[in-house]
Amino acid sequence: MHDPRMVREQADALRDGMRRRGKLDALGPLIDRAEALDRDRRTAIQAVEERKAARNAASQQVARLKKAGESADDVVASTRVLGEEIARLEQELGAAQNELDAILLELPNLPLPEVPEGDESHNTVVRSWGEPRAAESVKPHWEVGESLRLIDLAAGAKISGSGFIVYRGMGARLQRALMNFMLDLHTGEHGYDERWVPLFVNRDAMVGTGQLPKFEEDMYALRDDALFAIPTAEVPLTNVMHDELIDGAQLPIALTAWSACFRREAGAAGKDTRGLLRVHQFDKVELVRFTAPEDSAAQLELLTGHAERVLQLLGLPYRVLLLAAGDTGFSSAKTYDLEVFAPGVGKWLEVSSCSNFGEFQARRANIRYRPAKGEKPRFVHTLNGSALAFPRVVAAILEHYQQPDGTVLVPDVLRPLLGTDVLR
RNA sequence: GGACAGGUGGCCGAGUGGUUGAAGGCACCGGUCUCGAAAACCGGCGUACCGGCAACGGUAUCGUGAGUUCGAAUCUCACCCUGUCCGCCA
Repeated sequence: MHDPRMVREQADALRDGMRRRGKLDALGPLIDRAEALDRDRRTAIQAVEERKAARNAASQQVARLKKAGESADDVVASTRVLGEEIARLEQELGAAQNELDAILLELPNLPLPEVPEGDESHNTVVRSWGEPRAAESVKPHWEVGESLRLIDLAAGAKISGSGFIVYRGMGARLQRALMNFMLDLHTGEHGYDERWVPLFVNRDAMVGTGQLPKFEEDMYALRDDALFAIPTAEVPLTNVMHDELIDGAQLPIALTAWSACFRREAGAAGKDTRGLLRVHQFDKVELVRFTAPEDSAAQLELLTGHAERVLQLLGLPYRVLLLAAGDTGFSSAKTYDLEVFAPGVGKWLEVSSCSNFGEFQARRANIRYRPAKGEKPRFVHTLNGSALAFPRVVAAILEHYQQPDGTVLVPDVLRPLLGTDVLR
């Protein structure tokens, strides 16, 4: 969410941000409406508060009169009228305020200046690591995965539906291995504090990180409780600080957690859906950082490096993309995607998305810090990144490390955890 | 799920209808004292919004939301959360 004052003082900056995202046509009218609502709202506030001040004064007069043993009937009668006016004006004010709040929750974050304008065709590769393997004669991961009995797509479809995976044998153990490898790396070498979080969260948490209200149809919701299945551990991990006032000396705060992630992928049917490429439930290790505003730019580079380190240790070739404004997520001000090369499907697969949210989430979730004793609280900046999402990493391993005989070499760092050098 | 007891400022904690934004304490900031520090003493110290160049004024805020009332931290209702006991259960 933006500072509500932006509507009044920097509406053009808002419009420019929407334009750079390619959303001005859709969102420009909302900004116009917000400007009008802000004016209405302030007029109503003044009218209401004027009457409330009068009522408060009258009430005190009643108190004095009664204490003195005199009649207060005249004052009481006149104040009753004020009360009715206040009720009416407050209703008007509430309506304007609610509509304005709803608009503010629907406006995406402003991209940082260095973010390229335009849609995803303007994403830029900022660096790459490793040599992509030639695609010829490498089988796609779903073929190897099935033939080595690592994944069972049919079983997943039978018990839940397409897009739900059953891992079996070493495939199942690989999930545990990835979880331990990534969490140990981030807690042991990168200084993250580990959490184990709820997989279902309330509406407040989902609004806090920006999934709601705009993307409700993408979320799984429970029928009988006001809870949503998390699409990423970003939600619980960021919201552990919801409504907190952090001592500035504690920043930056770095948290990590494994979680299952649930995505309805409504409207994505048929697009990259084979095998492990796009599924409704998957596992992921997430990194979240809370920082002072002046540090967030550097912290994004640091966090992205932590995610890259996972791929480097796994020996998987990847590239880093700076997303263009139009491809940058709703809450994010700047995002790097990490894409790993999967020679079997011949594609770069997104395995991580590392973002700086500025104060956008902190404002929604009310996460503040006190820079120093005696100073006023400010909103923190939040950042997060996957490090990493499992299914596409598995896909890349099954393809990149595939041998001519159909077996798959295990990356060195996973061998102790899997208890084998080769998947056969 | 049931029965009780609670949710007050950064923290602890008083306060059951009328100058209560809210006693007191801790923490914090400034000062006196001191060579310096501690202690002691004096003073200050929430947040948000509206108006104002500012000084400042106003409004709101005692879990959340409704309600009663001229007036609510205080009364009523609903909901959320916490604690204790009981029940159930992996």
